Amino acid sequence: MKAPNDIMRRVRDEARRRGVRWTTQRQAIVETFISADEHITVEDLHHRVRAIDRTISAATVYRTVNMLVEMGVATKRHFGSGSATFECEVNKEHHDHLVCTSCGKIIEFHNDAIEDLQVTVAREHGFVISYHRMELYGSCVDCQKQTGAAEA
Amino acid sequence: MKAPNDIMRRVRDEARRRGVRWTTQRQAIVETFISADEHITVEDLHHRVRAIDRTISAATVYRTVNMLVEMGVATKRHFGSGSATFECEVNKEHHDHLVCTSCGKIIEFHNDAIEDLQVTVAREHGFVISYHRMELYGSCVDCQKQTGAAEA
DNA sequence: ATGGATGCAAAGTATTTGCAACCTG
DNA sequence: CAGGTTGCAAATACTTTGCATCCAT
Repeated sequence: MKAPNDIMRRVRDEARRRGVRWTTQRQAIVETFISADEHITVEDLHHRVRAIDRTISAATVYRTVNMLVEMGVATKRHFGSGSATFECEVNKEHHDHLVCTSCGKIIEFHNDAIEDLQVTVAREHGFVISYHRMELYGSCVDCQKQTGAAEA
Repeated sequence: MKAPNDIMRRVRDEARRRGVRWTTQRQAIVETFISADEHITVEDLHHRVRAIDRTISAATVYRTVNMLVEMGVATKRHFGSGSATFECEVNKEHHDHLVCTSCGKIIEFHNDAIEDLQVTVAREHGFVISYHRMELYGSCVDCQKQTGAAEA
């Protein structure tokens, strides 16, 4: 797990390398995004960023997270319906997701046995894997209780 | 692999059980949806359904696929950005995807060992899985050859 | 200086919903 | 017949984009 400052530097350098200007807005947005080590929507990120600079627009937040995805720093995901969520890929180990289809709760997990099998299966088909995406959808403990009691 | 008629019957019966009326629109939409054994968007499905009944609206297609998801007959997915895609879960065996990031080739596969582990991992977190999504991205045999020779 | 970046608002997509007419059970 | 269902259009929700202004380099 790298320190936030290292990540900021990496992002800024990469931006510079691409001839992208480092504005105060981008500083604030990227900073906030990195600190929020969880899945975050543009709306949420925008909300938090406004604590730093009240004038930053949602459009700029959208433009910035898209830039981060473009740069490989962030990943965009659609969990179920609603807004897309963005996650910083630099300050975290690889992980997959468990998503509760009732309350939307997201749990991250990692399982080496599965990862190994993925590589094996891929190899059987002649593939060399560079990355993967795995999401398990279902009902979390809390929602199981509620459903069990409330079902008609 | 069940025959389309069996699937239709199952869906119709389930609908009836839920007190849902079986209209000619639903017949046409579900029929078309089942025949299209692939991921399909509402727009695409609507387009195909209009071949049967020109007057069916997109709103009804949306309402119907949502009903199918609700009934557990279909699955809704977001591949990247754009429209959601729906897939019939009844007329196919479950499978996951291997996607070549160079040529876009998609190979379907199934691996029981992985599926078992997924259930196990989920259980460890108190989840009961209803479905999952797993996509392995990488390079297929053909593209591996080409990359080795053509890379700049 | 210069052209990329921003804020705003308007435009675009994707999907849902209110409503009166309509049809299934 | 009753009330669920439909088409239509308007409404939402989410995201992108045109443009004049602004600012990092």
